[in-house]
Amino acid sequence: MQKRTHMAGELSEGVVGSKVTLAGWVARRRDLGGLVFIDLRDRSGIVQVVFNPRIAPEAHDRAERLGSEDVVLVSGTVERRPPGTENPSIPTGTVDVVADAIEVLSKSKTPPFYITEDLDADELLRLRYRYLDLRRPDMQRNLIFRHRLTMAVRRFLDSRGFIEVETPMFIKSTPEGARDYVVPSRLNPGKFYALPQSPQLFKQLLMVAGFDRYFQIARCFRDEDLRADRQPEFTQIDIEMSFVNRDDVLALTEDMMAASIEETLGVPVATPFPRLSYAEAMERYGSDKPDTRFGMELCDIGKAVEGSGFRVFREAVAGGGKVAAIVAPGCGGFSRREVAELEDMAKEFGAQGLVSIAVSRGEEGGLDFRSAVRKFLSEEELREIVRLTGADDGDLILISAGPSPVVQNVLGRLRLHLGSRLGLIPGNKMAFVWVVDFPLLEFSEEEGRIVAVHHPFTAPLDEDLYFLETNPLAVRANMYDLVMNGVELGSGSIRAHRRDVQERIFRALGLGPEEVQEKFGFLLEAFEYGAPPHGGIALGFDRVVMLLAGRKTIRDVIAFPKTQRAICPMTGAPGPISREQLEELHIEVVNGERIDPASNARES
RNA sequence: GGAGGCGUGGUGUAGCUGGUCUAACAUACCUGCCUGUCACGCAGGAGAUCGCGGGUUCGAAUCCCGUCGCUUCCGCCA
Repeated sequence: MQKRTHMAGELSEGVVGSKVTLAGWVARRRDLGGLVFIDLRDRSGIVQVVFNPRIAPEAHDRAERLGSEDVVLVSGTVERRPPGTENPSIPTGTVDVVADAIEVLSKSKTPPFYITEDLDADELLRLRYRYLDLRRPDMQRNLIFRHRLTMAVRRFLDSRGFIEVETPMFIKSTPEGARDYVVPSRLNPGKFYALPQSPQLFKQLLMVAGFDRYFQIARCFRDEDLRADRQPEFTQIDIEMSFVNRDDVLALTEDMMAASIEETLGVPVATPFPRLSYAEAMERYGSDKPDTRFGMELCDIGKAVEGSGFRVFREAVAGGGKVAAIVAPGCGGFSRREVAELEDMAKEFGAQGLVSIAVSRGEEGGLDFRSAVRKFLSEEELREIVRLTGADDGDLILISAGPSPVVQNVLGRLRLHLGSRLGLIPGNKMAFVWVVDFPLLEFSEEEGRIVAVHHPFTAPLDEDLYFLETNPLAVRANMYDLVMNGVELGSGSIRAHRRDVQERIFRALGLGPEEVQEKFGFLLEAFEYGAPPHGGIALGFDRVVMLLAGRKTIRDVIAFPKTQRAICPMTGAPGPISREQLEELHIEVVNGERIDPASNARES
């Protein structure tokens, strides 16, 4: 067998006259009876091969019997195409390879879907035959781009003195955070490892160990429900640094993003990134991961309606809640049904209702208002609302009233919905923003207690330390999220490395000394042996790649992802294991049935 | 756990206010013809009991109920 000499996509007029040998897949065959053309595809691209019975009868004869996706080795001469037969739509369109020999290395069955750029096949089918899906040029581009970005990040961090260290995959389960994936221990009956949700504690220990600057392209696991941007296993760029403050971490991250994007996409990225406080993000965008590519910001109109005749508004303000609005530009003509859809959406997000006011300008420039609650609102109020929101002729004002978090959430989501529906979001823009000063603690309704917003090792802001004992929910954390285009790319914090501060946080969380010792004893012990001040960040690498590659789901930038039910249609994972395996692992499966805690009886 | 969308030859869709639907179109596939095509073209052919189960009806791809799968979102994701 001859050896490959060139890649298909590399051929150009520069090598006209050369003898070449190519290897690849038959992307397409065009049999004109006499002449046979095939488009030969390899990783680099496509080139047309011509089989002429007068030049190479045997090769032509074989070419007539080729099928889609057969793997072939072709030898021939690169020739300039006859004038008028060039194909400007492919990069190699000015040349042909005139074949003198072809060898079929491997036949292919007819593939279940087309191996083409713009495939619109069922995702289940794509995953079932992922190796064919990944043969498609756009998927190859995605994974190659991911590789380039990985390399750029590694190069950058290396140049800044970071050391890549691998941390264990089999770790101890801690009750905080997401649900753990769990691995049974054969050598320790009844005990389980957990797969890491992130290398958090280990990277902090590496700081104690004196590595100073650590990073890892780390696989992480979380057993939670899936989304377009969430897979059960995913990859983080995990970073930790010693002797730094918040600004150091933010600047490093900005430099890393800018350098790797400039290197891979050739697009300049302006730094520093804008910063918003958590409070401001919620006020202006109704989200802690604001999409800052477009306006339509929330507007507090509490002042305008605190004395309103409309009870819902008046009571919201009086009750310490909020009345706020967004303006949907040009939507004043929305039908009753369209408005009702927005109301339904608002209710889905927790609102009691949604007030809409259509604004129009009369002949003499006077403003007219159309609203279901028109009669409850005074002319003065309406004018003030218009003044505050900046609404004008043809606009639709949407108002939500109630507890602040609900109002912000509802309007924030409506903003996103309308922004996308009205085409207000520029698709080619990269809008980075830092969200900082998150609350350190929050009250969990579900658990009925105070929990850490980020994790229990996040340092409070120095100026808020005092509140830990007096008003713990008011304490702001020295923490930061990086957001791009409304997607949370990552978050991090400066850690609490001082034992006394750490103990005060645990107290605020309601954790007793024994519990702390049991859960995090090893870390606290480490901190007693000279822990440097440190902090870091972790970026969701799949999401970064997704956004930069312009895809809508991280599945498109992961070689072998899972479906929404967390299964792999290609391999069939997860699957059952044998009786023997189970016994070795000291595990009993109860028919896949849930054990009813109310009774000792088991389904047989 | 909840809400929405989708499920029809290999693939992508149409049909879905019940009755020439004996299921249509495109493409892929098979056969034949064709020496400059490039989504090659032309002619012919094979291929689907309409995700599955039940119900309503004289009659169901079409209506109803259930169920399964994919997907988007809510909850969840320190």
